[in-house]
Amino acid sequence: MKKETSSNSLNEQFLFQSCELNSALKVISGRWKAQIVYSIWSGNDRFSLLKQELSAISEQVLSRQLKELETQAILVKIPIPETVPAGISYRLTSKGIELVPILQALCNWGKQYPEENCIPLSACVTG
Amino acid sequence: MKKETSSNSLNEQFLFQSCELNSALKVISGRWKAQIVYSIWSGNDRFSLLKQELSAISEQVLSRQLKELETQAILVKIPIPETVPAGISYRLTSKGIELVPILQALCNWGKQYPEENCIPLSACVTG
DNA sequence: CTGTATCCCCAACGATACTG
DNA sequence: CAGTATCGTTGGGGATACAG
Repeated sequence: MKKETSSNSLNEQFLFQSCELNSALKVISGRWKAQIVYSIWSGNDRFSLLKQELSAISEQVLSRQLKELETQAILVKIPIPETVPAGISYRLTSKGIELVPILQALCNWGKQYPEENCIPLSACVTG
Repeated sequence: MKKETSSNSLNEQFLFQSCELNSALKVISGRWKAQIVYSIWSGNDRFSLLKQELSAISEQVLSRQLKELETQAILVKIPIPETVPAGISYRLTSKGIELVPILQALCNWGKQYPEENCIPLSACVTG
């Protein structure tokens, strides 16, 4: 539950209203969102595939992030008919797809300035 | 022999990219960092100017963010000699400057999917 | 298989007062 | 002008158990 009157919350609203940059940033900030977008884009369109790829993520968090990304119109859930139990396929919207090149640009930027603690994703989780 | 098109190979590629993505994302995540980089780039090279532009930020937080960005080699502090009291000019490094086009891309992406009440900051005006 | 419900932790955010 | 010290608040991330 959020306190809408806290200065923290007010600041958040101010920033969101101030600049498109912030609304964009809000989409890809957080520990997992950008990776989820990237992962879906690269073919992991199922909950279990995402969980496998982002091996350190908990189901709770993955579910939460997916819901947020859906709300932000980055992805859509597509029920897979006649599967038991029910299956859901995740697909990026055009808005989500257009985000990918920017993430790639960020990747390339990161590659130009490598950090020492740069290790594969599964171990990339900081406690 | 590797199949470059196998999902395995794609995954491998993805994992490597994700890693770089994370280090990059770490730099611009946070509520203020991207905005600060942008603001310095657009000419607000003094503490007081930044504080003025990001009117809702507290000195404590601004100072903290600037220090982090300095540690991440995004900017450098340049003392202004023979000023009383002492003045500090902030300047982006090449690493920081190369980040700007990506932030602009994010900005433009945000503009394509406008939200209500989204007012650009002066620093966020892209040519 | 794809989620929710609960509860907890802590790092980031913030207000205020103070300093060279 | 450009910070630091101190301390309170917040909410995202997480562990675990449970559910349709």
